[in-house]
Parts: sequence; structure tokens; C-alpha cells
Amino acid sequence: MKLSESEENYIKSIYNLQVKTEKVNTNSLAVFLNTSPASITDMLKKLKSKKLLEYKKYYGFRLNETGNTEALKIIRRHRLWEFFLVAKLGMEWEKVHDIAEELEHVSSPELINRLDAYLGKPKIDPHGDPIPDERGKVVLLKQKPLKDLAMKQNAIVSSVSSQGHEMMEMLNHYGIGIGSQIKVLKSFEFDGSLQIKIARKPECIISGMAAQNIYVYDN
Amino acid sequence: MKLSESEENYIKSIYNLQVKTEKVNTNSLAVFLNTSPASITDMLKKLKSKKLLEYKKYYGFRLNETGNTEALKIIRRHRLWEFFLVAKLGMEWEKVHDIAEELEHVSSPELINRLDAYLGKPKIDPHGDPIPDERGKVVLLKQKPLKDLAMKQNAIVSSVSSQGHEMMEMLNHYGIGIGSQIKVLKSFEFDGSLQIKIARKPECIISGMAAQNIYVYDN
DNA sequence: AAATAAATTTAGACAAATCTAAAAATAATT
DNA sequence: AATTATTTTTAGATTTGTCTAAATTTATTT
Repeated sequence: MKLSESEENYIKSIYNLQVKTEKVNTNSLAVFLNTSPASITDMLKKLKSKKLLEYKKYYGFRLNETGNTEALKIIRRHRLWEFFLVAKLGMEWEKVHDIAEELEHVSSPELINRLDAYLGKPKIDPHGDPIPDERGKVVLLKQKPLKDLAMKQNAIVSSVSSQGHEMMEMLNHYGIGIGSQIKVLKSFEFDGSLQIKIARKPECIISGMAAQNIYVYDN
Repeated sequence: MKLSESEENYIKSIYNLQVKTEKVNTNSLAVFLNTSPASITDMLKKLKSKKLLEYKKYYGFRLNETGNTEALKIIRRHRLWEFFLVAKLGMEWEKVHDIAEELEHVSSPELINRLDAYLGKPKIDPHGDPIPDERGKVVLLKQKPLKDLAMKQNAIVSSVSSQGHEMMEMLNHYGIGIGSQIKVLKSFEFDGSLQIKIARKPECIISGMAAQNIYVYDN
């Protein structure tokens, strides 16, 4: 289905609001999209005529199966781009949302699937949200601080809780990046420091404080 | 300057036509953009009022300094994305134009400069066209077949003349990609084969036929 | 140079996405 | 339950980018 940029934004927003409420209402969507309620009603009519949502006047609305599928495609694109911007271009995760908001509308499936493969088919974006796979499937993986990762367990670095210059410098030095494969080899009770191994990098030791601020998910 | 997607497309097209003709005329731009002459006139008025071009009714038009600068920014984005799609995602260069056409409108300077750095500040895109630098400067480098590259001269792989599966497979095997740093160590007169070195890869030998189809530019 | 052809512009209309202000429907309160 | 408040929708306008058809200007030919 070919959707305009605007239609895509509405669908994505409705999807995001639906996570919290059963039915979405005009006003909350208007607030969310920073637009007027009248514009929402206008677009709802359009999306209804395109059979992307259930909509009964004055009674709220909800994406149907088709709408949901479309939303997941858009969200997949958004989150893959966010991952790219952080993991490959080294941008700070506070900054990537707005750019991904634009990139997400480029909808070539070949582009997105190649990007996905290039990034190593990540499951979680830098904000900790799951990335739907090509078929729209979302795997709910819980992240945890590296310090809680079981010994010798393979995991993937999903995010870091602080992006201060100092932390980034250190992560960079050890070759720890978003999406890196990581494993804890030894934990030192004394100060909570960990001996770790990043795939294709030499082993190293990081402090307990660092281990608390690096988030991973099981692989 | 904030430009709409449509304005950007017009400016870029005018720039591209200007390379060939001194003054651009309404009809040729209409053909180029696959739109009606009337639409061209409409947009010309707008671009003139935004002071992006010189336009005298019935006498053709031309980008001014500001318009040129904007065009170069758009073209820079377009060509960097093309490079990315080919060099990083492994897409065939016949396919990348249309996707870059969409990506080019995402205009965050930080994004583009980081992308540029990530790609190794390439000077030529996969179609052989120059990539303007951050200040809009275009370096005109001529490409040549690898077989004509002087011995021990450092060069950058800019494109390959065929993208058949067989050739791509071979290039892949040797780690030769768009943007790779390359050097010829020895040339064998007998069959034109070359001993080469790709940065961070082991030395290897390629056939004279391959050496004729790989294009490079001096570094 | 007058007539014809070609190119360009204007006039008026349309679709998409938005807005404001007014009307209608639903929800909350006394 | 009647009134008031809130939410939602409608009506009508606006902006952007486009179109067709007609009018105008420039170019070409006889």
C-alpha cells in the first residue's frame, strides 16, 4: 500500500498511542501530533476510506489488521535508522529521533532489508524499543545492565544510559558499540569490575560503574 | 534556507541542465521533470521570489549564487547516499538512483557530515560523478581503468563497469569494494594480470580483464 | 514583413493537508 | 433530568503543487 508521508505519520502515532490505551481519541492524537482536532477528523475519514482503521464517529478509533501491519513497517524503518545513526555514525541517541522521523518515509523494501542485514539484524533500538522484523514480528527482549549478565553468556549491547563525552570515549576505546556482541569472562567481587570480551576485539576490564550503565540483551 | 521537497527537485534539475546549456528553458525542464510547462512557470515564480535564480519571462533562467549553493548541497546528499547504498549495502548501481532521490531530502547537516566521514569522504560516486564537499567544492578527478594506474600509486576504487554476478562475486572475494584504497604492486606483461594490494587485505592477483573493468582515481 | 509555428505564460480549477470558528454530540455536574 | 462543559465534527478558507485550456510572446518561414 502506498501511503503519503502524512498518512504514515498518523498511522505510526495511532499505533504508538494504542500501546497505552485500547481506543485512541481525537484529542489525544491531536496533542500527540501537535495539530488541531479538526485535522485529525479529516485524516481519520481518509484512513477509514482506505480501510486502515475502525472508526465510529465520536467513539474513538483503532488500527485494524492492515493498519497495524503498515504501522509496524514504518516503525521498523524508524528504529533501524536510529540504530544506524547511533551504531554506525556515532550520533548521540537524544539526537537521532528527529532524523529517523524523516528517513523512515523512504520505503524501498530492498533498502530496508539490506540495511537490516548490514546492521546485523538488531532486535532493539538505541532507546531500548524492539525492532520489528521483516514480517512485522516484534520480539520482546528485556534489557539488563551488563553487570547482571550471567557469566560466559553471549549478549548484544543495546544501549548505554549516559552519553557523556567521558563514557563515550571509554566505550570507543574498548570497541564497545551499540550492537556489539559481548560476553563476561570474569567478575571481581571486590569492586564489581568485569573482564569482558567484545567480538573481534581483545579482552579488557571495565569498572563496575561502567557495567551498570551498559545495557545488553541475551542473544 | 528551508526548501520543500519539490523546490529541491526543481533546483537540482536546473543545476543538472545548466551543466549542458547556458540558459535553461521551460520546455526542457518540463521534459526533464516529466511535468507540464505551466507547472514550471509556477515554480519559477516561486524560486525567483525566494531569490534562488535569475528569471526573465520568456527568456529562460539560471540559478544564481544562492541557488547554486543549495543545488550543490542537495547533490552532495544524493551522491553520498548513492555511495553508501553501493559501498555499504552492496546494492547495484543501477538501482540506487531512485532511492537516493528520496534520501537526499533529509537535510540534517550533522547527518550528512557524519555520513561523509563514515564513508571516508569519497570524491566520486558510483556513477562516476563528483561528490561536492561540505563547502560545496567539486573536485574534478578523472577516473581510469585500474590497468592504467601507475605502479605503487595509491588510488581509490570508484566504480566497476559491469555488475554481473560473477564480477561482484570476485570483487567481494578479494575485498575490493567501492571506496577501497588500492595499489598496483606488479604488472605481468604476459597476460595483463596485476598483483595488487587493497588496504587492510592480503595481496592478490587479478586478471587483465578485471583490471580493465575496475575504475579508480588518484588519491 | 506577414503569416504560421513553437514556446511560454496566464487564468482558472483541483487535490492534499492543514487551519479557525461554529455546530453537534457526548460527558459531567449540579 | 436539566444545564454546563468537554470533545468531536462540520463548514468554509488557505497553502502548496499540480493540471488543462486559452492567451500571449517569441521564433521561423514563406
